[in-house]
Amino acid sequence: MATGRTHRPATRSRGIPEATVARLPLYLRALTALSERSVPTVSSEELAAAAGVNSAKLRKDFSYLGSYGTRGVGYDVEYLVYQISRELGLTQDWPVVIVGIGNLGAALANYGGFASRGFRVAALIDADPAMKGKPVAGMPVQHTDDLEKIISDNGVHIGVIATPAGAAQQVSERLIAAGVTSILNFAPTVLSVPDGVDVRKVDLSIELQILAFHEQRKAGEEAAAVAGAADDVVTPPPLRADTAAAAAAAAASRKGPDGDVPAVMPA
Amino acid sequence: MATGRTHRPATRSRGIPEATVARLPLYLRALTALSERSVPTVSSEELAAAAGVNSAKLRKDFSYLGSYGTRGVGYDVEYLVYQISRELGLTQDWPVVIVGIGNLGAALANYGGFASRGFRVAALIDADPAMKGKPVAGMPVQHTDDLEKIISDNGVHIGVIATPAGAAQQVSERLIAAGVTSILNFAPTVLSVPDGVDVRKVDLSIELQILAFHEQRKAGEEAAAVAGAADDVVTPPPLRADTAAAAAAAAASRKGPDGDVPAVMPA
DNA sequence: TTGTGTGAAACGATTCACAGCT
DNA sequence: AGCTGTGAATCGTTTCACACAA
Repeated sequence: MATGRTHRPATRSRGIPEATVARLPLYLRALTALSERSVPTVSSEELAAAAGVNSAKLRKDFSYLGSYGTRGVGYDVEYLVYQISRELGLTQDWPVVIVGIGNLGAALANYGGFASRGFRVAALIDADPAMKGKPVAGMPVQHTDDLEKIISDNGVHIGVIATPAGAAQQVSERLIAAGVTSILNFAPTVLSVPDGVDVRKVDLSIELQILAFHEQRKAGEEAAAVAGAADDVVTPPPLRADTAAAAAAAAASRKGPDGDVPAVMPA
Repeated sequence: MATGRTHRPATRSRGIPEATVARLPLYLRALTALSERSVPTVSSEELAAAAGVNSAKLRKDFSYLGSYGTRGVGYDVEYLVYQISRELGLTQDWPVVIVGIGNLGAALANYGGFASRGFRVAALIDADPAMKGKPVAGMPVQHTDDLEKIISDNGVHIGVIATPAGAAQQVSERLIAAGVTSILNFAPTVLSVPDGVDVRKVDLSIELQILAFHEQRKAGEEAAAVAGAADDVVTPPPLRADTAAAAAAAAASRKGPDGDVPAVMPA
């Protein structure tokens, strides 16, 4: 080891909490907007409002990066942009490949936000031979056969999977074998990957389902006791014959969903 | 109030933790796959593996819904599918509108996972007059002028925003005014909405930036002490002239990012 | 006086570990 | 004997509130 800088404290990622890391891009975006308007400094209060968080959280987040503010004044916008960019690793350029050039893959390829800061689409890859050579977002689509070569020739470490669910696991394995260690997965599947590989998942239908849950709750607010009274004793599910007994038993002994109090008192 | 069922405990969403709600769709997907393979029952261990979580968490999650398992046996697949669907509000059909039919909007419209369970694309809306009437995913694109009418005619409560960032806030306001109370936002902006409106955000570049952070960390693992030693004393940021003094002062007094120990001991 | 930086308290989520039902 | 359901312990995150620097 050449310098006195420690190898890394063996703890969590340099001590920056994951929740904080997830918010840094948000701050960065707000700061970039301020920077473009040539605003020289911001207070935690202002910046927090722009990023949609509260100011205590923002100050705590920044405190993990170091003391970059000036008491009584606020934060220097340009300086903070730089520090956060550096912390996120955006001062270097990350080549990424997009695998699966369907509607979504094409949308991603065309998405300006990709190229803007720190990322560069190095290649578009698709399994369909008919796609080969077709230009998408000003770039010829390449065939999956060449995936390994493309990854290593371009030094790609980040891959985006936009294939159908069925292909995703296999694609991830090939990406990883070729040297990719971070994957952004748009396919609706759980990828299983070796340790040391990061996967982030973007799942449209999961997000919608979460919204539906809350939406239902809102609707139930006023309507439940009125229209839902009979509806509340639910129509029994269509049970498979060979498990009906077990399910019936389970149903008979199950508690209501309202917490500790059984809906049907057993004793 | 017609029944004895309490109005709702005034606490958190019926007592189901948000983190649990966010995982229910994951369980549902795994269960649906089992159901299609006609698997009658699963243990928490098996289902957890399929959903990519650990079994203790899964059991705790299910315990918030009620006692739906059978000790010594496991969970009845069909029954659980039904219970979770009901909990998520997927036994009813949610009409959704997609606003902004560019690359991404078109991809969303074509995405099969939408229609499959509980959601129905009621309309596609775009501001470009040239798009009007053009069929996307077998459906004519309608013009933004008719947004309010479309929302109310179809009883839409969930809206998907896939417009450019600049249009998103205004679109959200129109959606909300027309009756939408849940928004899935793909535009890279913070939406400000009134209380009672739920917003979920899907942001491609944020996800990539989080990956870049971890990727940088991995790269630094072996290379930092070697090549990064000189690189570690960073090239100073390009400071604006009128804030250079304050920033310099801040830089001089700032602590290093390694926690409590100042990188440059002041005394 | 203003607004950062941060210990300490409060909160929420996860994991442990085992009692209790089948 | 096996697996769920759940209190209790643990861990991570958020919020509070205020000392301290500019």
